[in-house]
Amino acid sequence: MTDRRPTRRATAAAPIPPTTTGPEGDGPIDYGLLGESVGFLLKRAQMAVFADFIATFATADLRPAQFSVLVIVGRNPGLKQSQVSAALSIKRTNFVPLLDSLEDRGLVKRKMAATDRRSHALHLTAKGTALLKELTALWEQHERRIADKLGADGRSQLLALLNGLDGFGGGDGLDEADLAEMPPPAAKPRGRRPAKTPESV
Amino acid sequence: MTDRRPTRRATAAAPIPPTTTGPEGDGPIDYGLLGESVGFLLKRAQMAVFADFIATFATADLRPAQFSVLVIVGRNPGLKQSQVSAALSIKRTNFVPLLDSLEDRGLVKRKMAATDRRSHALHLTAKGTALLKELTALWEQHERRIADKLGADGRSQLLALLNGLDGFGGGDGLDEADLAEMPPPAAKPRGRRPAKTPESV
DNA sequence: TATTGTTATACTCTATAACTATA
DNA sequence: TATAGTTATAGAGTATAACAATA
Repeated sequence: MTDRRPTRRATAAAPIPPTTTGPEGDGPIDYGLLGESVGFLLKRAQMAVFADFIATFATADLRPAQFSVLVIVGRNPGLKQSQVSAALSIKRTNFVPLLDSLEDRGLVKRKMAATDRRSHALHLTAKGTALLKELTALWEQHERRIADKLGADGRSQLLALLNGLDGFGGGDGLDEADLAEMPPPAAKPRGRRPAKTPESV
Repeated sequence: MTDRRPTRRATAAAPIPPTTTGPEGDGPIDYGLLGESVGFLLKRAQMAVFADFIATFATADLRPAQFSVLVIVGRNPGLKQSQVSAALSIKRTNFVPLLDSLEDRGLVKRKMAATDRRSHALHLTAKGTALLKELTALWEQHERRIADKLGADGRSQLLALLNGLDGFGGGDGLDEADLAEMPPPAAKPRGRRPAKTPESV
């Protein structure tokens, strides 16, 4: 390949920077359009941030997905498994062992729902509530490191932009038809569904 | 195996007051601090964007990682496998079958490096070059949809912020010590390394 | 018949160890 | 000894199908 450079830019702006091109023999690597690929950079950023998260939460031996469950259940006690899994875009089938790990550690409890004997209402245990409070401190350290890297304003902008991408790419990997009650974290209208849509965390 | 709890209902309609912040609007489920967790939102956004990417590239039957390899090799012909895999934060061991898939399709060629008979110099074939040009059009469609969602300015801001996170969380999952020549797509200083650091795409 | 939780299973992605052939 | 590519394998993460109990 040589020089590909789209002349017309979609929906205005976004001038393609010099792409840091190197003399094509040695020197730095030219990332070409990857340098302005949202997906590519999102993946890298997500990996980097998760690495810091995992390192931060290593003392608690907790993965991001487990933390997410604790947060949702902590703030919405009594939700059914299917509601929590849908909220996190985790298939209910994959949610079972995830929840098991938390219940085995005595952090979450499955309780019989009085109205529907098929479902399990989820609650934090006292231990889970206590741990979640400590975890929140770890979470703040983690987010602070991000703010140190991006600046407080940069982090806020990033959060807003990421929320703006909610619903992009088609739904949230819900199982069958639980779309009903699952609004985005910050509220945004929904879009189309060009793809199959996988899970999230 | 559980006791009773007659209270809670499904359709949790009780939004607990927010803690740290509150772009809090309203809605059945309260996401609490997940709504301002960079990692959580990055993961969701990455999943959504990849879903659109995969749908867009379905006609070409190409995964994001495969596309990335084509772009890097296309703009940096002659690089060794280890250089390309390092540039993409893919372990050289996992890079082998990935490259195989591209070579089997006649898009990339492993060539003997004259100076070092251990290494393979990578080049696009004529077919690979032609395909990459078509793929670039697909890529533009994909990115345009993102710009439609975020606004052209929003997308540009996002790209800048994501580049600003480069190097966060500790390096880029390089194998041993190939750190040498692998600058970030848009240039930024490097940081510490609090964690192990996984692959990217 | 539809839904909730579950099991079993498979496929992708990522990670580690060890081998070979060169250097 | 060290490096480049490779193989084998293990572990997460994510996907679908099917079942029992309940609605």
